[in-house]
Amino acid sequence: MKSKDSTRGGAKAATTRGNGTVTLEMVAQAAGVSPSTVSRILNGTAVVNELKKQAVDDAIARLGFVPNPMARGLAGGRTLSIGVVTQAIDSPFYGAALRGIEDELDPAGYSPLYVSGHWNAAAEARCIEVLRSRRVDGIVVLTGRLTDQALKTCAKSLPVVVTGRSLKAPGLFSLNFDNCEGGRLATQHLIDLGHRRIAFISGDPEHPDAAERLRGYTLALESAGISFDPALVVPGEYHEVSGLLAVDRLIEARQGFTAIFAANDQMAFGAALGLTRRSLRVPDDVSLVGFDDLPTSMYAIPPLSTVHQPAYELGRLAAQAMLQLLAGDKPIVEVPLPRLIARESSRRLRG
Amino acid sequence: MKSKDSTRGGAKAATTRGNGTVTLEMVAQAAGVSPSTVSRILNGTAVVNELKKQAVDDAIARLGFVPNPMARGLAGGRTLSIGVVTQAIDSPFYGAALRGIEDELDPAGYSPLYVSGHWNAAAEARCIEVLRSRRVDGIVVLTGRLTDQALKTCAKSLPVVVTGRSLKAPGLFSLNFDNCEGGRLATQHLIDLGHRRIAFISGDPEHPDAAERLRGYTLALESAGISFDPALVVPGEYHEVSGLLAVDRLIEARQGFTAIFAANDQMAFGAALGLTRRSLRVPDDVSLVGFDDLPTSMYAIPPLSTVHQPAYELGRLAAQAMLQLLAGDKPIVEVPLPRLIARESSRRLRG
DNA sequence: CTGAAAGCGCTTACAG
DNA sequence: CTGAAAGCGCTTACAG
Repeated sequence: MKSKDSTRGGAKAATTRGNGTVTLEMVAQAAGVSPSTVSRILNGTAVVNELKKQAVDDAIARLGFVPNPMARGLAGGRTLSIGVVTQAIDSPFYGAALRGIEDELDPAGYSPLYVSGHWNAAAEARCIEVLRSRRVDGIVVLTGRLTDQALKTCAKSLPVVVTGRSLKAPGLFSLNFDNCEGGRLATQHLIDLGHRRIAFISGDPEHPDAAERLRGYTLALESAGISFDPALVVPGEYHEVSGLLAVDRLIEARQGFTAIFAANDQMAFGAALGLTRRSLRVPDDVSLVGFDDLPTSMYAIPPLSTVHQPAYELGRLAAQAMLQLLAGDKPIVEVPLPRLIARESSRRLRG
Repeated sequence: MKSKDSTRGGAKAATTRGNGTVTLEMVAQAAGVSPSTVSRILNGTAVVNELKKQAVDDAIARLGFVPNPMARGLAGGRTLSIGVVTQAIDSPFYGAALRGIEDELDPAGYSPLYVSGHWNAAAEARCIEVLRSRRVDGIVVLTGRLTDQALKTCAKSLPVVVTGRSLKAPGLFSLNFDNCEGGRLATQHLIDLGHRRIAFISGDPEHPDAAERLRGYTLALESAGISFDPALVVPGEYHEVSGLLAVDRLIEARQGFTAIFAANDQMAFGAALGLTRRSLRVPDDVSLVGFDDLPTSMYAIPPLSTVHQPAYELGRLAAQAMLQLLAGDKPIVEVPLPRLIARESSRRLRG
């Protein structure tokens, strides 16, 4: 009796569901209560008699009942899943952030759904569509190139948390790392070491965080009374090869420089290789500072001086903010301040 | 008329769903057909009259209908999502594989659901549970420490694709990169360069792929008539710090060696730093070869010689195999052969 | 080829 | 505090 083995879907390949499936209804029956009661206990939606609760908990354990998230989603209007728009799931930087999100969401019963925007506004817009069609309960956007307006619009129908910019709107929470201060710190470090001709390999200035790092660079220069030389600023795209190319340009343009600040570690790695290729030693001939502090940066040769960006922590905080938004609270999270990690790629300018 | 604004779920925070939702039923009505027909067109489940199809397609476009995956899942017994058990979502190696999976699954309408096992059998078992409770249609396991038995059991109720081992079972497909051959290639490369005292920094030998790489190492040695010296094999754990420590051990044990083969690139990076710290130059004093060919390895200083492992491609293939399994077909995929990428960290032993 | 109907497994007003 | 009932938006045998 009670054969739950539906005949349909049988041909649907190895996707055997059937048999083993324990439903809430079965639990209710086993515990001698109504499905409603089981549901209420499951969700803590109402106070129920302690004895019944006991019986239900027993039945759940005994039968090994696991609620079906799809049924839950359909009936309850939520999926317990959070969309995460990331730029590249295989980026060394974002990887840590994703882990942070995962670690924070998991205990709350939510699952992340990752989609990659590939640093492309159109692709990101498509990501949002995919996530909406999957009916996620909220969306976390890690930096990216979506316009502020697009995010605000999205936030009208769904809670949104975005990192890498400062934005206020209903249903929207933004969480900004102080990239400007980070850029200032890195540059100041080099200035403190006696450098005055400091090249800057920038990220795409269209990107808020890249622009901010550049601003930090100019700020530090300014406060040290060093005049800004546009010839020392070379554009890059946050990849190793950008750093390599930038060094070539810098050297070929015969710009004298004794130090380089690269707007991220990956470009710093490329720059280090470029310098080596030109027989310039780091840090003996040129000091080098990066930004991000990737897990691998401490193992670079030489270990890279950089600005630590707490990617994992930022992921956790973003997820935390999302959970608060979902709970109807106004998120309060404190983003760690940037700090400089001086390692071996930077040294005092020799007189 | 037709107010779809359900009163329930209203207090559920910003999770506004309501209003905008276009349902299949609305499409059917707009097109003047039954919901069944719309469904059939959507799924290509049966041949329908061309005119009706036209009308339905129109209605879908006009209303901007997007099927609700949860309803679909509940009714159809599948979720169109594939669980992916990865070891660390932020690993440089697995990141590329995940992207491959994503790229392959996406056009087929499936979404990946990532969970991290952290190189821990118990955690991986939990991952499987999470995925089952989410009712994924299939599970892709990237390497990992689950026992063969556990995988086979899992495959009884769900199609499973696993990388990093060779295993045959109903509902299970395995996809193995030839780690042994890769290990042999790396070692042979060093032998060809004249090295005979070749140290090996291994991964955890409990792990099939690590064990295979070691086997490749011994094979190459053997065929070159070099006797295997256990003192030259140091255990590592696939992380940079393992490589660093291994070099320390090797040097302190006063094992003469002119080359090192590290079982993965991350350990090779650590080893390179360790050597540098001891004032040993790569490749002038010690040749170094890694395994994996991470995206960053070509930018290491010096650029790392290594065995290329097509992580992205492997991800795609695994996903492809899963799609075939889901379609009820026997997967046929061809795994690329390992190939050696000789860069600048290895050189001929000087007479 | 195509409808009407039942059902997937839950949740939630609605009445007690 | 707790049931009975309706409904979430689809899919799929079952009959035409």
